Amino acid sequence: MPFVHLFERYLREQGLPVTQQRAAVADAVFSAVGHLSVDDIEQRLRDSGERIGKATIYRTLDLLVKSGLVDEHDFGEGFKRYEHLLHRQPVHQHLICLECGKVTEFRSDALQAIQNDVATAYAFTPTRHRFEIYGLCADCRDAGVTIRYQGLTCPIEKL
Amino acid sequence: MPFVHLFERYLREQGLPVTQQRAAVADAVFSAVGHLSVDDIEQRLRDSGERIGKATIYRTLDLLVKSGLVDEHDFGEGFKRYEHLLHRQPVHQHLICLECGKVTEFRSDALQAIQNDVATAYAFTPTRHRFEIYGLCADCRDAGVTIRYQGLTCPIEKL
DNA sequence: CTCAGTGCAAACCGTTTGCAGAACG
DNA sequence: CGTTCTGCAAACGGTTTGCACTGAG
Repeated sequence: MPFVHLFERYLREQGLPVTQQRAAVADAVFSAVGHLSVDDIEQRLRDSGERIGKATIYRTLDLLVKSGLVDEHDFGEGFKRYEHLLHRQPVHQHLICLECGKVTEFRSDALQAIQNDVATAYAFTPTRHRFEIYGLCADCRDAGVTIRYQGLTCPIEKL
Repeated sequence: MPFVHLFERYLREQGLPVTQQRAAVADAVFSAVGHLSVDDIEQRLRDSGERIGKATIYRTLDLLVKSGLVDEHDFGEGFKRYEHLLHRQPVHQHLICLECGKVTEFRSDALQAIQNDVATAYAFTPTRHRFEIYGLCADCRDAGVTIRYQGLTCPIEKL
């Protein structure tokens, strides 16, 4: 688990104690792939015999996010997900299936250019962006799932 | 307030009663500009002498979103914001200031093209996308605010 | 009249916090 | 040894829900 050392280095840089729990949480996140909920992380810790309180998991995740090693995501599920940034492209975006919740990553260099253009136009100093596409993944579509529009038959009309 | 009629039409199309409260909530949303929190909406209703329970506001907002007349946003503030889709371009994106919370809208036709390209590549059926740029608005930057990186000095190194 | 909507308050649920005891450095 | 962390449980805050009552059609 060499990645945990990066987090330990961060803690030392900040003058914070490196505790057993912090290392365990970091290991649980770094040794997994994908977008983990806090419950996922708690489960992984429990499976490896660690018994760590939820509060400590939350507190450690804050540190992991601050360190820049982990990204926090909110896909509108009512809770957050965490994804470590090692072993992957530094910038990527997400396809989110509204049916099964599967998250697929993709890269688009054009987005960075758009961010820069827009930021220049609005005198905005960008620190990060997010681009998410919601819809139906291939599996769900093949399974016959469809998303029907349930809104007005014609939104703009007869003001 | 002609826009409320669109919502009333939606309700009738769905066989749902058009109540005084639903019309009042719709009016409060349609007569405002920008991205309203539920508290904002409640305040607007109170200012016009309406006394409507929060539960009804939430329930009516669900209907407004389903009708397609209102968009729900989550800018990571811990609560949702609502924006009506009348009097504006149908598709737009947001610049969000991390300092003052101000939201600026912009349009980028290139995004639609990216969505289509990515969706084709992954056999994904897109229904909507969101592109948000977070950073510092011109006002906050001019006021001398800066956002300093507090993470690892060098994230990827010495595995 | 009947069925759905409303208001209130309680429940919910992910997350945060206060505090006494345990660990790091 | 002092300072910070941990675990527990209680608090928090936005949102949802149950239920008796009101109102729309």
